[in-house]
Amino acid sequence: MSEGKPKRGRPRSIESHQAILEAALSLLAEVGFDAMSIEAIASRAGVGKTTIYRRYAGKEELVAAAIESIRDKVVIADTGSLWGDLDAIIENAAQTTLSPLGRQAVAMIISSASTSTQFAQLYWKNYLHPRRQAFSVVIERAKARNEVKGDLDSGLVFDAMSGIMLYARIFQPATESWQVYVRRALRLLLEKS
Amino acid sequence: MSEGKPKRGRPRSIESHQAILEAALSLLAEVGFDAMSIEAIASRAGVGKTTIYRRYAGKEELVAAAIESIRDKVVIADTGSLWGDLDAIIENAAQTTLSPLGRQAVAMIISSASTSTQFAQLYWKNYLHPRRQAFSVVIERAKARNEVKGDLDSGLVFDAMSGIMLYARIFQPATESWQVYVRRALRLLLEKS
Amino acid sequence: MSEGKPKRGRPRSIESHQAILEAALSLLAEVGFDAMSIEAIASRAGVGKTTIYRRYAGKEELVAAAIESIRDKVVIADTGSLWGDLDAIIENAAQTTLSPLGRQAVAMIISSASTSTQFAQLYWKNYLHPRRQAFSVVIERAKARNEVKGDLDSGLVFDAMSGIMLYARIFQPATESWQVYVRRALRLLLEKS
Amino acid sequence: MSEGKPKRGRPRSIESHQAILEAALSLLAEVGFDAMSIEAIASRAGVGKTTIYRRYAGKEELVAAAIESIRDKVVIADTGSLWGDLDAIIENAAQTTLSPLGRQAVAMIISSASTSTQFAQLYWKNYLHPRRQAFSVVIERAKARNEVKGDLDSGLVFDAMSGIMLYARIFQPATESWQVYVRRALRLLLEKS
DNA sequence: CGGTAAGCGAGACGGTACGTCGCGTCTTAAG
DNA sequence: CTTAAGACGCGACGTACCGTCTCGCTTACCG
Repeated sequence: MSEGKPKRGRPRSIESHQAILEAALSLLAEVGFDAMSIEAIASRAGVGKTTIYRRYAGKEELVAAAIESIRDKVVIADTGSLWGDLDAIIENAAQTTLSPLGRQAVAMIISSASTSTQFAQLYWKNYLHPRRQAFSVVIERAKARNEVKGDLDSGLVFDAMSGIMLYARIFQPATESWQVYVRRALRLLLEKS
Repeated sequence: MSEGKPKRGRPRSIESHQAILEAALSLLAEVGFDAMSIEAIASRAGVGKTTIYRRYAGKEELVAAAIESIRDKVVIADTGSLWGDLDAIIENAAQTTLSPLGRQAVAMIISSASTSTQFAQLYWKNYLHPRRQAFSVVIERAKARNEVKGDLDSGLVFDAMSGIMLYARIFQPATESWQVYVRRALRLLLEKS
Repeated sequence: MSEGKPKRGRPRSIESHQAILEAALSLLAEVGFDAMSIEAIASRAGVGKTTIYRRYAGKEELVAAAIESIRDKVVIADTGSLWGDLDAIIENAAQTTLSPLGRQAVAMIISSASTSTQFAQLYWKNYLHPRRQAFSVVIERAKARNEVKGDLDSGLVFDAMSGIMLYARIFQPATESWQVYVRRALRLLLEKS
Repeated sequence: MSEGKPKRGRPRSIESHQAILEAALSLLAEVGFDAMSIEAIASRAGVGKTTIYRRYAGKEELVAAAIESIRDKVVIADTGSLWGDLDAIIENAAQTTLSPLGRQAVAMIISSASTSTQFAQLYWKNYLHPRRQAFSVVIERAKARNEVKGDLDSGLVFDAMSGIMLYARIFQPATESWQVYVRRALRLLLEKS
């Protein structure tokens, strides 16, 4: 039924497309979301504002796309033990939020998600939900190994872990490293009765 | 010992001060942080922009002060049982973040805290740390009643609880009510081995 | 010969251009130079402030351009006699400075010229010098008719006449009409020895 | 101990009075009329704005008073010959308008006089009219010496001279010095038929 | 294979808000 | 009862970006 593209006229430039995303990402890392302007992005990308507005409705949408463009796919290691898997997950999360860009991305995600339900759902759908699903595999394996209680709600554990990670990253409540702190909190959650 | 104010010139108007904070809060609740302008605040408060800028360096600072101004003092009920106390805390948190203003305030706090370490520390110091301290009393009472393990780290539990609350408020991961969901996560944390 | 404009981007709007000049002139006539604000001009012209600042660096420059835009071309009548010509010139000058706009324009020209050498030179070049040249023709004709001395310096006469006109307009030293007063002074200058 | 004065309360400070005038004059010379602010004058004079506003209704009035305060009294030399007297007058006028302060003062006088009839009358009454009267003495002496025509209107000559001086100062129409130029114009006026 | 429709960089457009400056008034405490 | 200090409500300043709108060009397809 639907054929989205009659495809007349000049097609949209792929170089422009990428230049825009790259400019957006570099500016995001350099000055942060609030301080970056569409005009600066256009200028850095060597592109007219029109070309950006033709693709994205605003800064939020553009930055969301830019972040999306560098998102790597969900990979969850299978180390053979629950805590091996968890340590890998924690370390991976630490890496993600370490770089300036990562830090800005997290801040921007949290900020926009807490401001707008729409963005929250978008991130939930694209980022958190897939990881939540993948995480359930880790828990199922642990159940099979009898490392955790058999009726453990893996979704709840994932949410709690994510919440703690978020909280620890924002407020840095402890003197120990982020990874160690998160690990300690996780132990509280998973302690086998 | 001596204070640093010789108090020369006309003192700053207390009415203006309060009018500004009230205008800021009402606009925050109505249109949200991003959409509110200093000019609108000044106009609603019946005050010149100068009078605002004399007190605050920018919107963030002003809104932080406005939120600060309505922060109620830490009160943690003593119901006689751990879960009675926890339910009171959860309900209180739910109330706080239920109103439009509360929702905006939380969003704004998270947003600014995740953007700037300085703000994060400010909120930690003024808001979270006092509650964390008060919370430890609840846990100590529970320990005395043998409702939880004797070596439980109350700070860690508070952080985990806060993180989960935050996460649940932003991403609404479950269909059940926020309160029920948070309660379920807390049970996971506090299950006596 | 060729102009230096590759003409990229959207060209500047001619309607805006004229609306700005008209708004500036009407406000100049209504409230005077000091009391008129760029914002009021922009608003009356139905134009953004930017559009004005893109064209002119400030109020002085804008008003100078506005006055320039209504400057009519130099016309000096040939009545057949020296005093016929002079009366025409005097009457013309009287008309020019009679209207509110004319009065404001003269005030503004004198004011800015006396404040800044740059403006003085601009008005000299665009307004006074051409008239000074045209005036020399009148004197030459009078010399041919033997109505004035043959070695009369027409430039000097023009300057003296202009100075007297200026002075008489500002300080209104006599009870008689401006025209009659100026005529009397001119007679002093041109009396044939 | 003696209290001869019925005056109650603190008397107005004479030092403040003078400090204000001096500050006004120095700022007038430095930055010009438009760019000087009451606040800057108050600050430089070490005086509160109130103290200025108690004395003067606005900047114009203050500056008028400041200029007035340094106005020297009318002195017209008697050299024994018409052109000796005139040269003294011309030189004196040149000196007055030579200094930065003098230049600013002239500009400010012309500017305000051409903008407002009220100011024009004030300057006419305080400055020009006395000099016009004094000048008539010079002409009368010249008449007695038969250096000029007996029916010469000294007021008209003074006005013409003043107008030419003004015009020459503003527009600098000639390459020769101001003094020489003015002298040349005067000769035109006074040439004995 | 040539017309034409869409995309392109550039940049002007009407706006909104910014943060600053100066106005002329008002309110303190000090003298 | 004046003074210096300085806050007040106000209005304009000139700047930065917003998102939209022409311009004069490509560019690649479709008839």
